[in-house]
Amino acid sequence: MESLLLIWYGRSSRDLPWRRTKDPYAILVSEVMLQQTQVDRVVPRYLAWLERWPTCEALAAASPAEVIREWQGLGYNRRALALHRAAQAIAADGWPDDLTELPGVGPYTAAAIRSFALGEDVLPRDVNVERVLRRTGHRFGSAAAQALMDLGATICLARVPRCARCPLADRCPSRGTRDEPARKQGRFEGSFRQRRAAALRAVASAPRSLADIDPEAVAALARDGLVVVDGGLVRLPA
DNA sequence: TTCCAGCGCG
DNA sequence: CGCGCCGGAA
Repeated sequence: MESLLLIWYGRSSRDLPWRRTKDPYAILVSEVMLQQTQVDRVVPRYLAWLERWPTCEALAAASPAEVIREWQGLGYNRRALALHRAAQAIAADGWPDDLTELPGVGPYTAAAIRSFALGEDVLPRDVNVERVLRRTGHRFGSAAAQALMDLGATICLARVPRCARCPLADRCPSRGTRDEPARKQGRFEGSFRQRRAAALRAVASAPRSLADIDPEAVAALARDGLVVVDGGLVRLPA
C-alpha cells in the first residue's frame, strides 16, 4: 500500500520551496507559517522571509516590530513573535534536543523538523496525515510523510474526497465517505477580525494616537504583545 | 459558509 | 481534553 502511495507521489508531488532545502531554520520558518495557513498563501511569504532573514542569527537580530510587519496578513500573529524568540534562543544556545522547548513548536512542528531537516525516522502527524491513516487503517513509515500530506491536501480531502483519483482507493475501507463539517465561523466583512487587522495595519504603517484607533482592537493587539500603548500613542514593540 | 502542514492555555 | 487564536480567499 505504501509503495502505491510513493508511486503516486512520484508523479503528483507538489513542488514546494521548503522541499528544496534541509536547513533546519528554513524548515522551522515554513512549518510555523503553515500552522493553520494555506500552502498557496505561505509560499511567497516564505521566500520573502528567507531573503530578508536567511539565518537564525539574522532573524534574532531583528526587532519585534520588523517581525510583525513582515508577518502582517498571515494571521495568528503571535506565531511571528514566537518564531522570533525561537530564533533568539537558537542563536544564543543552539538547537535544543527537545525541539518543543522552542516557543511555537509543538509535537507536529518538532517532528517535521526532525524528519524533513534532520532526516530522522519520525512521521509528522498533521490533520491530513491523521485523516489518511484513519481512513485507510494502514500504517505508514516516515518515508511516506510528504506523500501522505500531499494525498491529504489534494485527494483525500475531508469533506469531498476525490476517491476516483486516489491510488489507495481499491483497498480503502472508507472509500466514498466524508467527514463531518468543522466549526462554523462568522462573516469576515464587518467582523472584529477585520477591525483588528485594520488596526494592526494602521499601527504598522506609523505610530498613531490612541484616539485614532478602535480601542477594542488595540486592547486585543496589546494583550498579544503586538503593540504597546504609551503616552496616548500606540506603536509596535521596540 | 468553509477551508487551512497547530499551539498553548485553562 | 476543549477552546480561542488570525486572516482572507474560494
